[in-house]
Amino acid sequence: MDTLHPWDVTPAEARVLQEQLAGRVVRRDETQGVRWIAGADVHYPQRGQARAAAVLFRYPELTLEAASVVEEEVKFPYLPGLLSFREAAAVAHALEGLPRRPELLLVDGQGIAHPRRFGLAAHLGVLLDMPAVGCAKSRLIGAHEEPSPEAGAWTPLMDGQEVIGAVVRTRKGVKPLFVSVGHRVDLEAVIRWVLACCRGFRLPEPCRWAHRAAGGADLTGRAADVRGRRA
DNA sequence: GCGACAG
DNA sequence: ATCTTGTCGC
Repeated sequence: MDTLHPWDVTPAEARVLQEQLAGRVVRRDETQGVRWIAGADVHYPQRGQARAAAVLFRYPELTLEAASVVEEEVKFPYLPGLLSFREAAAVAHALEGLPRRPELLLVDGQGIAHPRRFGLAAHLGVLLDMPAVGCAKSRLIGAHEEPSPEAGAWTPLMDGQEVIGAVVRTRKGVKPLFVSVGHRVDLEAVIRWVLACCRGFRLPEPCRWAHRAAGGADLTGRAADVRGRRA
């Protein structure tokens, strides 16, 4: 994973890498029979420091199995369109701390709904060769109609005539999520997975818990495997 | 030049 | 993302 490309790059070099790597994104669904889903998110305790969290869920039970958190220094600044060069490495490291390799990854950020079709979820998917879904709380690029208020409603996210994602209402009356293909999934599956992982909250469970863990919450004791060992 | 802009 | 309490609405 550390050999896909260098990380110590300039913004201009990063954009070139995105244009090249975007060609490796697989937009076909390869998520049949998935039973292990991971969620990932990054928090910044202070400037220059990132805390990345990865959580592992069993599907379809949607029970928390394990969590992994890493803290490391970050040098690359936040620049719209270049988020992955700031967060991807830390997320990958957090994922390495899980007891088993996930079969699907839900990422807090865009997949191909990106200027060069290579957002954070696409980058992580290609980097780890893992099916990935982009699950962002707001829009980076694209035009769209407002989906109807009921849970499950969605409208396509368009960049000109190209469909780059979907705007999905995961819960009645709340602000919709901007989802898109990360890697080895198609848009239909992306929408299905996101909705299937929601349990009454706006964010899918893996994203919600990854967010909590990255924020510093201690998930020890909430994980199913830990409870099982104690029993 | 001006406005937009994942986290 | 972060700085930050109470408050309005279902």
